[in-house]
Amino acid sequence: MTGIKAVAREAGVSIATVSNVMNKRKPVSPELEARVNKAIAELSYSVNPVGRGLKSNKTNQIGVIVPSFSQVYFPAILQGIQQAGLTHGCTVSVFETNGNVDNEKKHVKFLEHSWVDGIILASYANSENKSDREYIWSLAEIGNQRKKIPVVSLENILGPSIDAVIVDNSKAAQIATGHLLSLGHKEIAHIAAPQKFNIGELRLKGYKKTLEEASIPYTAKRVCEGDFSPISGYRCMQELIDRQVSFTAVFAANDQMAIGAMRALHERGLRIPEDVAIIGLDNNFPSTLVSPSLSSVNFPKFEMGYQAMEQLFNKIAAPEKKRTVIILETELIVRQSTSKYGDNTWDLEDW
Amino acid sequence: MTGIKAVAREAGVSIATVSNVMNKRKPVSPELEARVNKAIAELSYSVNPVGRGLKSNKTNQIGVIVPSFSQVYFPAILQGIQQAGLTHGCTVSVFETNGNVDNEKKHVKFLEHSWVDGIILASYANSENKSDREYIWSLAEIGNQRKKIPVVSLENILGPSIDAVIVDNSKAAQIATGHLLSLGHKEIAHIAAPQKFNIGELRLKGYKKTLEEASIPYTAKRVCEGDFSPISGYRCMQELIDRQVSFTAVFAANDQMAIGAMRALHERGLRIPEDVAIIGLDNNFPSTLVSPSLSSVNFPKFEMGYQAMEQLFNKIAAPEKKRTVIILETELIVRQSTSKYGDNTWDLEDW
DNA sequence: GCATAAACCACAAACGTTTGCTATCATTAA
DNA sequence: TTAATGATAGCAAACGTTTGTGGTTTATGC
Repeated sequence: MTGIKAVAREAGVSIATVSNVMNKRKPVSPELEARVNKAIAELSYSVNPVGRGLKSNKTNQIGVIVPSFSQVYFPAILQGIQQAGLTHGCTVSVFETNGNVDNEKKHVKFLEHSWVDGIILASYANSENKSDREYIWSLAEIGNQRKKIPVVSLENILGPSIDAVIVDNSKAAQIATGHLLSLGHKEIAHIAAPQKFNIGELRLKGYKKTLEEASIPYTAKRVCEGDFSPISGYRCMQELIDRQVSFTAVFAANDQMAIGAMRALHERGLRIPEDVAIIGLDNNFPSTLVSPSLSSVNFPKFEMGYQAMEQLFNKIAAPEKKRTVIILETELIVRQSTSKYGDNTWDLEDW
Repeated sequence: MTGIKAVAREAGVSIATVSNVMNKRKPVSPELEARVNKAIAELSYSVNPVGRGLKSNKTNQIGVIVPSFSQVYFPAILQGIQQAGLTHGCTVSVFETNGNVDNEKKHVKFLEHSWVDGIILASYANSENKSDREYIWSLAEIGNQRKKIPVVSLENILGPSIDAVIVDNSKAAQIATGHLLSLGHKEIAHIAAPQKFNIGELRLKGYKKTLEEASIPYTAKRVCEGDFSPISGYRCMQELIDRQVSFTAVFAANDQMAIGAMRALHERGLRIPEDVAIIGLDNNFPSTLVSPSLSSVNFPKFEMGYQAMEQLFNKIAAPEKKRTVIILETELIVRQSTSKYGDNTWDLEDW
C-alpha cells in the first residue's frame, strides 16, 4: 500500500518531485534524485497503475476476442499478439466466443465498458447478415457517445471503416485448388466452410474461380458444407462418396475437416493420394502428424497476430488516421496427401 | 467521456445519488431513480472501471502465466479459468513463459506491479533448485512490502504456503505403468520428462514405484530423458532401441513425446502394440489422431483451470484463510497403442 | 399540532497519480 | 548592485468513482 505520498514523506520532498524523478519529465537535482531513489528502494515502491490510468486515461491493456483457444489456429495468433504487446508494455486480456456471433457481441459490449485501450477481434461475423451488419456498424461506432475505442479486425473485413489484417482467403483457396489442378486432377470435390461465415464464402469462391479459369464445369454435387470441425469433414467425405459423384481429389476448407475427411477415406478403403488426393487450408500442426501428412496452404498465424497488435497501436496513437487493411501472404505446402514426394517432416516448431 | 458527473447534472441530482442508483447501496426514491436511469440511458453512461478500481482497490482482473499457448495442454486450462472467471465478472490477462523459469519470474514481477487482483501460475519451477526456491519464497511473499497479491499454483506445489491445484503426477504415472504391467509387460521403458522440473521427477518416481511393487528390477538403461517435445520423444525412442536393451512396452511422460516415439517405432519397423505397446500421459487431443490411437492417462485440464480460478477467488475474498491444495483425479484411457481392442474413436469435443 | 423517527439526499473527502502553474533560489549580465 | 534569466521544487487541481457524515424532508404516533 505504499504510495507516492509515503515515498515523498520518506525522502522529504513533494509528491510532484517523486513523480518527476520516476518519469523524468522535469529535471531534478542529483541530490534529491538520490534521496527519492533511496526512498523508493527502501519502501520498494512501484507506481500504482490504476491511479496512473485514471489520470492518463490509458490502461495499456487490450482485449482480444477469438473463436477458440483450443482450435490450434488461435494460440499461434495469440502468441503473435502477445509478442507485439510485450514490446509496447501492453498486456492482453482474452475472450473466447466458440464461433458464436452473439458471444462476440457480448464480449465486445463488455470490453467497451472495460479498461481496454483497444480491441482485436477475430470475428466470424458475416457482413451479409442483417443483424450482423448492424453489429458491425455499431462496432465502427463503439463508444460513440463516450470515448471511441479502437478496433482491429482479424481475418475478416468488418465493413468499410474498421482496420483489419487478413489473408486473401479466396486466393488461398485458389492456390489449394490450383495445386490439385496442376497435379492433373480434373474432378475436384470441395468440403466447404460454413457459408454463413465470410471466410466460408470466400474459400468456396476461390475454388469456383479456379475451376472456371481452367474451364472445368462447377457442379454443386461435388461440394459439401461442413462446420470447420473434423467430424463434419468426416461426414462430408462420406456423403460425397455416397453421392456417387466421381472425384480424384478433395480440397477441404480447413485442415481439421481435411483430417476428418482422411479418416473417412481410409475407412472406405481409398488410398491417399493414389485414389484420392486431398489438401487442406490453414496448415495447423496436426497436419504433419496424420498419415499421410496433409498438404495445406499455410496461413501466417503468428504474423497475423503480431501485425494486428501493431496496427492497433497505431490506431491508438493516432485515432483519426486513415483506415488500413493489411493483407498477408499464404504459401502452398506440399505433403504426402497430394504427392508421394511431398514433405513428410514434422513441423517441430509448432508444438 | 461521459462521467457520473454529467449524469448527475442531467438528472439534476448529486453524483452520490447516481452512484446509489447504480449500485443499490442506499435506497433512492422511485422518482429520482427514474430520472437517473433516464439520464444514464440518454448519455449511454457506464461506470468507468478505472475510477472505481482506484476507489475500491480492486480490478476484477487476474493474471495467468502458462508455459505455452500452443501446447495443446494449456488452452483447455485457459478455458476452465475463463469460464470460472466469467461467472465472477473477472477478466483474464495471459502470459507465456515457454517453459523458461526466468520468464516466469519476469512475468510475476510484472504482474506484481500491475492491476491484477491475483495470479494463477502454471509453473515448471522445481523446488529442489536453490535459486528457484528463493523465487518461490519470494512468491509467497509477493508484495510483502505492499499489498499482498494472492497466488494459486497450477500443477506444482510451490512450497508450503502457496495454494495449489494439482493432479497427483506420481499416481498418474503409476496408473500408466500399472496398465502396461496388467497387460503382461515386464520390460517397460520410460521416456522421462525433464528431471529439472518437478513433474518430471514425480512421473519417474511413479514409474519406479510401480515396478518396485511388482518386484521388477529398475534399470536406468530403460529410461531416457526427453524435454516434453515430440522430437525428444522420437530421439529417445531411437536411443532406447540402439541401447540394445529389451523392452516390450514404453511409458512416455507425456503424449507429445509418446507420439514422437511412435514415429521412431514405425521407422524401425516395430508394430504398435504387437511388438511394442506404448502409453502417454496427459491425454492431449492429437492422441486420438495418430495411428494407432495413443493410450494415455487423462488430466482434467478444464477442471484444473476452473478450480484454480475458484480457489483464487476464495483467496482474494479471504486472504488470511488457511492454505489449501486441491488434488484432482486422473483416469486411464485405453486406446489402440496398448490394446487392439482399445478405444479408437475421436475425442470430438477437443477440437 | 408537536416531537420523534425514518427516509431520503447531498456534501466532501478519499483513492494514487500527473501536470500546469507559481514560488524560490542561484546565477549571470548589465 | 540590480534586474533578468534559468533551474528546481512544490502547490493544488484534476481524473471518476465510492462512501461516511450530516442535513433536510416526510411520515408517524401521541
